[in-house]
Amino acid sequence: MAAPSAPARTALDVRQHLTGMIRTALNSVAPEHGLAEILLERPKQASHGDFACNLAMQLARSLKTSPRQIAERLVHELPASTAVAKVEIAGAGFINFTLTPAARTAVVAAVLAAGPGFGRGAARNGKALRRLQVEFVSANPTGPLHVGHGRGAAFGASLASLLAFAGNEVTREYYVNDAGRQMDILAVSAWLRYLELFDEPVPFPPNAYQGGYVREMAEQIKQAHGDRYVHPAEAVVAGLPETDDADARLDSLILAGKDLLGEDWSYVHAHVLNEQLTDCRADLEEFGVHFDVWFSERSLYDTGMVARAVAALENSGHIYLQDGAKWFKSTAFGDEKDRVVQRDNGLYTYFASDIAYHLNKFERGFDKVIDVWGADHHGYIQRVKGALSASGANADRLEVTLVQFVSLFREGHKVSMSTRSGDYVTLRQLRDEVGNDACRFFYMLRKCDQALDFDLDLAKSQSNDNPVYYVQYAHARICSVLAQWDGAAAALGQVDLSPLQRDSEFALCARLAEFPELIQIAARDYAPHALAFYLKDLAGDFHSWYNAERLLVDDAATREARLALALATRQVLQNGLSLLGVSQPVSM
RNA sequence: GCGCUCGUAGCUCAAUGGAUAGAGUACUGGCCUCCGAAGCCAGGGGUUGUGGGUUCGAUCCCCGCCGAGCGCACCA
Repeated sequence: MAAPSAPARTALDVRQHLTGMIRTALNSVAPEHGLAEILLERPKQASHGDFACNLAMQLARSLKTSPRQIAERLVHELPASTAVAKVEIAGAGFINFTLTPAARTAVVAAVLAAGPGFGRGAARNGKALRRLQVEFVSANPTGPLHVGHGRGAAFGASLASLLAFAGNEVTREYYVNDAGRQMDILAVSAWLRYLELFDEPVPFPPNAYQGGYVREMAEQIKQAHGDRYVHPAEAVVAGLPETDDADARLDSLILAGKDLLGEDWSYVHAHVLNEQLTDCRADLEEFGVHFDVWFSERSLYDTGMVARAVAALENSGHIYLQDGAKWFKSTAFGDEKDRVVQRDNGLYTYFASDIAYHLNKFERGFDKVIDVWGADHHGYIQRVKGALSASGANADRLEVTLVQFVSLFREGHKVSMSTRSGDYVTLRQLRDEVGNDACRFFYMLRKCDQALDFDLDLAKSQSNDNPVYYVQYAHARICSVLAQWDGAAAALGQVDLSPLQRDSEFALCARLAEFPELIQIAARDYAPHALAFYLKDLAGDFHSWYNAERLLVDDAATREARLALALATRQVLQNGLSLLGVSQPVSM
């Protein structure tokens, strides 16, 4: 029971307080259900109070009593509370709690006291923080990032920030596919463009990388090393087999390049890899997306981890030989067919290095490993989890979040995109067109498992209508008002909040109080989009209040209480926007 | 064919199993001699693809059907 002079309660405290009261009543009304889960939800309608409990309806069946009757008995047994102004039974048997004005507005002081830490989850009752890893983007460094990667980047970065803010220790990781055939294809693509610069034209394969950036890299190599890597076109095509199989022809070209260039092949390979990786990293940093670890696939080979991972599977009897290749029996773990881990030519498949990679992640001791993948990889989940289980690991520690595709629309038509053909809109182009803030926020405006139609013309021509400006505008407005006030903002944390009496003020306070709960729910569900929607709602509540009431009124007590509410609103806007990587302009 | 993700207002999208399914946009009509009109207020708009089932209660959970996207490589 709170004393009249009790310190301000935070939102979570109120929830605990009410839960305790209901638990007391429950033990008195139905002690045999004393451990029943007590759920408190925030009603959508203001007339339903600040919190609603559905316990009476949950118990109706086993108690063989009507929900309303149970509710009446529960309410009768509720302990008194200075935080509760009214308890009502409504609808099918909801128990609705309305808080006192003081309890409703207390959140303002709580926000101002916690500042940037308001909403942050922390270890409670000695429960340790979870160590999490979020791996995202991980695009092949074979060309500029496109708008699909952008969605994965925005989602992964926001998710990681959210999980960290919710009280976890988070490592952000990018897996660099620097060891596969795709990199060889990029290297040979650049080399063929390079040869063209020296009038040694080899017909450019349709399945090589077509983008203009490949020509740029060829030009760079020419500037740096002149004709060092030039070989006659006839020599290049000399050994090529007569075949209609485009992939076979491309592989032969790669072999020809390796033969003719010898040691120099690795220079070309390293150059294009470094070039693309540097560009990718810069692109992401400009987008506000930071990684703690850039993990090299090749390092898994260099350290022998891939071989060890496959050998371990072999020793435990999960591998068999067929047609000269080593197959992992993934069907034993729910996959639809078995998968090759080592080809008949001795080369490991991407799957093999991915097994090693995930074992490595687990060895690093994360409580949970979260992979953010494009939706086209969903068929891949079973086999990776299967391989982890077969290796004796707990596959449940791996969580895969799929991000659906982004379809671009320009002038009403879907833009066909192909990485190989180089015909696609890059993330950089998108950022230049609509801005980083709008980009980050727009990507968060739908659930990740929902396909996203991105209308470029709309994003460009109506960028002012983007919801991000709506939220940022609320922030700028508050800054403007505070700048016109001649008092000290630091003192607002202690002001008397009782002048806050309008419905619009209580609504705004309730929204602020919801923030810590939203952080926990969004983190639990891996749903950073919920944060974007919350911020829109918060900005809306503020704009409504701002238009209804004047802040800089003559009465000092009212003025300071309202400014305190505005300041608290600004704080939560800052906390939320920064998690999404969106700036908080003072003016706009 | 099999599997995965989905199907909600004209359009773009929300909704920890809860009360009359909500926002934005578009449309209609109001609000600046007053702290930022990139704002606010009001209005029309829905058989939540469809048919069953579970539940006191289903947009949500289960099954069938229809439709969309993606996947079903010794590519990554």
